[in-house]
Amino acid sequence: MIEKSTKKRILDAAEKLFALHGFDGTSLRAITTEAKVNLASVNYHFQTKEALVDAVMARRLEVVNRRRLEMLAEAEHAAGANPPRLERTLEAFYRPALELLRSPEAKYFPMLMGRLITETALFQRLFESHLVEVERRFRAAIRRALPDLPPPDLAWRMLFTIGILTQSLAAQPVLQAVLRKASSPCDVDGTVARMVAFASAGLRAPVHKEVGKCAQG
Amino acid sequence: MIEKSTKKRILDAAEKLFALHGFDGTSLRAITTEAKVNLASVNYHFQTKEALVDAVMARRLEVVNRRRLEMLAEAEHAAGANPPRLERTLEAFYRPALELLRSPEAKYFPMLMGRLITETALFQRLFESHLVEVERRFRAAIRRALPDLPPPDLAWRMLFTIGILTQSLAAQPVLQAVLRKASSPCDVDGTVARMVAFASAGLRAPVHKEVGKCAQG
DNA sequence: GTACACTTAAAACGATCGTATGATTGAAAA
DNA sequence: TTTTCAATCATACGATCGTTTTAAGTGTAC
Repeated sequence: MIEKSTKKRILDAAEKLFALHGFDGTSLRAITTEAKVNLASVNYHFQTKEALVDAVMARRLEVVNRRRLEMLAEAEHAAGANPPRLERTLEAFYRPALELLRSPEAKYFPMLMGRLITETALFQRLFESHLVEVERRFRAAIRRALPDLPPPDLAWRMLFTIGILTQSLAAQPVLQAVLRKASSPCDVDGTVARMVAFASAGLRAPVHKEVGKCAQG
Repeated sequence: MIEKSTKKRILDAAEKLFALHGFDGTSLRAITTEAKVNLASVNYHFQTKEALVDAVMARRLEVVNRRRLEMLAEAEHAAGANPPRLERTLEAFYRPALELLRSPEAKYFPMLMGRLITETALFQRLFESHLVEVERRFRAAIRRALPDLPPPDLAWRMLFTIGILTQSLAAQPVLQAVLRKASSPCDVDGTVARMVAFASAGLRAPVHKEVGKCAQG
C-alpha cells in the first residue's frame, strides 16, 4: 500500500493523541514520534500548534457536518410540507458522528469531539466556521416539529440533546467500567437508536410552568 | 473580615483557573499569582500538582455527593415501601451540583465538574473514592422506578442523564451565545426543573427492540 | 548538468514547566 | 529569653515546551 504523506501522518497521530490526552496534554514531540516524522515538519506544514489543532478538527468536522445537513435535508424532503419527524431529525444529528467509530481511520475523532465543549477558545473558532449553520438548521427543524415549545425551553433541550452525544463520546475511555458491557461502543445502530429514543422523549416532555427568577442577571 | 489561609487561597485560585483553562492549561505559577501566595507554598501544602488537583476536586465533591445521597434517602423515606418518584430521584442528583452556582465561593466548581469526564486518570481516581456509591445508589433507585427497563438500556440512559448535567456545566462559558439569553444560568430552580423534565421523559421512553450486533466485540 | 521549488533533517533557541533547596520569619512553648 | 517549629520566602534546578534556523536531500523543468 502507498505510504501516507507526512502531512496526513501528522494529522492522524495528532488526532489520536489529542483524543487520548487532550490538546494541552499532548506535545508536538509526542505527535511527531507517534507519526514517525521530524519535529520541524509540523511547523512546516501547519505553522503553529494551534493551526494543527484547527486542521485536525476541520478535517472531520467538515465531513460530519456536511453529512448531518444532507440527512436533515433528506428528512425534510421526505416529509414534504410537514415538519420532518423528530426521530429522523435527531438521527441526522447523531448518526454521522457515531458512524466514525466504525472506521479504523477515524475512530479516535469522536472522543475528540467529546472534548470540544471544554475547549472554550477552540470551540468558538470552530463554531463560527463549522457549527453555526448546523445549529441553525437543526433548531429550525426541531422548532417546526415542536411548535408549542417556548424558545427558552427549546434552547435548553437542544443543549441537553447535544449533551447526550457529547457525554457518550467523551466517556468512552472511562465509563466502560460503569456501563459494564451493557452495550458495545461499536454498535452504532443500537447507540443511535437509544440516543434518539431518549432525546425525542425528552424534547417532547411537557413544559413545567414554574420558572424561577434570577437574582443576579 | 478574617483573611483566608494560604491553603484555602491556593484551593480557591486553583479551582477557578482549572475551571477556566483546564488542568494542563493552568500552571502552578498562574495559581500562586492569582492566589497571591509564594510558588513554593503549593508544594509545601500539597506536595505535587496532581495532589492539588485531587484536593480541589475532593473538597467540593464530598459536599455535593453527601447532599445527593441525603436527598435520595429523603426521597426513599418519603416513598415508604414504594420506589421513590423518578422526578425526585433526578432532582436529588442534579440539584446539589447546580446549587453551587449560587455560591460566590464555589461558582467555578460546576464548570470544573463538567471537565471531569474528559480527564481519564483523574476521573478513575475520583470515581472509586467519591462516585462509586453515588452511582450504585442512584442506579438502584432508578431501577426500582423503572423495573421493566433492561439493564443495558438503564446503563445507557443513566449515561445520558449524567450527560445532560455535564454538558450544561461544561458549556457555561461557551454556549451562552447559543442559548441567547434563553435562561440565566443562576436560575437554579428553573434549570433543575428543565433537566428533570427532560431526563425523566427520556428515562421513561419506550425501549426500541432492534439492537444491532457488534462486529468487533 | 544546472537551476529551482518543495520537503525533510538535525540542532538549537528562549521560555516555561513542576519541583526542590535552604534561608528567613513569627509566634507559641519552655 | 531562649528554643522550637510550622509557614513563607527568594531562588534555582533539570526537563520539556513551541518554535526557529540552517542545511541536506528530492524531484522536475530547462
